[in-house]
This record gives sequence, structure tokens and C-alpha cells, in this order.
Amino acid sequence: MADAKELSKTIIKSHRNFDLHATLFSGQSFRWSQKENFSGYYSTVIDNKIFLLRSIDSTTFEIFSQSKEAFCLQISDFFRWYFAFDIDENSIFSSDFQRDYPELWRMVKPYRSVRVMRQEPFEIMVTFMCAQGIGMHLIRRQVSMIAERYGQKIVLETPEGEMVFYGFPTPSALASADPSELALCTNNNRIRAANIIAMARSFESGKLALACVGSGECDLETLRETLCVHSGIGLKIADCIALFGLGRFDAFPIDTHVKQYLWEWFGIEEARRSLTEKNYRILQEKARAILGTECAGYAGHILFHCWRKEVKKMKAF
DNA sequence: ATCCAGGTTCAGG
DNA sequence: CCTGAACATGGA
Repeated sequence: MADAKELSKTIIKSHRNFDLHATLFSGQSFRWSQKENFSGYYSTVIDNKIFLLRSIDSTTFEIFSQSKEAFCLQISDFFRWYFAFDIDENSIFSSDFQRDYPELWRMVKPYRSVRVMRQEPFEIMVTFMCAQGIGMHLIRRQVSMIAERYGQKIVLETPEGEMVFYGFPTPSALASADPSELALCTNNNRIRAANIIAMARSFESGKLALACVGSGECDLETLRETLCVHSGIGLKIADCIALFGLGRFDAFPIDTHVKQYLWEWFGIEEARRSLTEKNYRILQEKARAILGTECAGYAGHILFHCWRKEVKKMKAF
């Protein structure tokens, strides 16, 4: 890879069967990419610091970061948390599930190397507010445009030249954004832009931020209520925020894909009808009866990814 | 051309 | 409590 002197290296052994590529591009994160100068490396900016990741083998990966050597231990700890290595993927699908759905289990098994990540709450809120009834390609484009316009520009010097990255915008940067300017980044959807600004203001005021701090202990229903107060956040997006941004692996978002596999794989009749709030809750209950309560969302994401790859034959993440 | 893509909200029966 | 429309764009 390109040699950048300001970067220091950390090696992490995950002790887990870990598919870095599938994890980063399974649709839970839209902020990772591969740049030309760093072939084989995935890069992103977290907390305005650049990180480059590459997998060495199925359990080991290396990280290049802008931190000093002394902070490598913290980096190691951070990524263990970020990729949720405390969660044992072998405990996600119960033995009952494995017995009741043998063919499905055979297909899903390899996809347990997809980790569900603990990402920044605010970033996840904005990201999934951009994810309404459009494809992932467009979601990714919106998120990068938002970062390029409102995030901090970060330049990395390499022998091959400068490389430009953008941090994710702070709540205050989006809170003070001009609606029609932000709409240029939200697929020209002015309602969405206005919703994001209002949410950012709520976050900045401390109301939403505080709810995130206590999100670990609070029950899911209360958490959803706090999130759904905001225009543009319904049940599904609230569940995505809980799952991907607040480490609530019990949250089970139901989108068009999940709805499809709930019918095709589990024969749940309600999954053929439209996703009204009432039906959404019924479907969640039935899904939890199959996948368990603790890690329903974690399992759901693995099924989601498996469905898109194996059944829908989607190439692009 | 038509339908679908990680939905939500609002009006009307 | 239900459906349909509006919001917007791009890929298959």
C-alpha cells in the first residue's frame, strides 16, 4: 500500500470468523470505501481520524491510523467494540432454529462471519433517514455528499500525492444547514433535508444525545418512542438506529427484504400484506418467536445479507 | 416502459 | 384500521 509516514499500525486478532468486506458492505455502514492508492485496504474517517483496514486472514486484520503508537491499545479496544467481538456468532442462531430450518441453516451458516457493528449514533440516524424507498447506491451517494459538504476535510500526505477524506458532519453543522442546500445532498428530497435538520437540532439540544447515553438499559419500546418523535423516523428507521447505532442487537428492523424472507423462508402470512404499524409489530413478534429475543436483530441482519446475496443475487452492496 | 429499491407522512373512506 | 399518493432518483 502507499506509504504514509504519519500512520501507525495495529494488528488485531479477533478470535472470530470475521469477513471484513462483507461486514463493511452488508448495508449497515455507508462510510467505507476502497481507494486507488490503497488497494486491498478499506478506509473511513471516524471521529475525524482516518483509518485503513485490511484483513490478513479470517480472524486477523491490521489497521493503519493517524494515532501515536501509545494509543494503539485504545485503537485495538475500540475496534473490538466497534465490530462487536464480544458477541459470539455461534450463539446467534439457536439449536432449535438449526433443527427446524436445516436447509436454510446450511445456506445462512457462512454468513455468520458478517459482524453487526456499533457505529456512531448520530451518523446512523442521518444515514438511515436517507434510506427511504430507494436503493443502497443512492443512499451511499447521499451520505458521501453530506460528508463532503458538511464534514471536516482531512488530507493524508502520501508519496503518491495528497488523499482527501471527509469526517462525518457534527450535529451542529447539520443543525445550521440551509434546507435547500442540504436537499442537494438528499436526492433533492426537501422533506428529508428538513427532517434531518430538525433531528440534528434535537440532537444538538441534548435531548436526543441524552437518550443515546441511556439507550443500553432502557426498554426498546421507550427508545423507539423517543426516536419516532422526530419527523422522518418511523418504526423501521428507529429500529435501524437502535441496531446499528446504539448496539441494541435485539432491535429487529423490517424492510422490504426482511418482509420478503419472512414470507419465503418462514411462511409468515402477515408478511404478504402491507407494512402498517400494526402489521409491523405482529411481524416482529413472530420473527422473535423464531429468532429469539436477545439477538433478533443481529440474526436478522445476517439473514438480510444472505437473502440479498443468495436469493436476490445482488452483486453490488 | 414499468417496477422496485433498507419508508414515512398525510388525506380520505 | 385500511389504502393511495406524494416525496425523488436510478438501475434492472
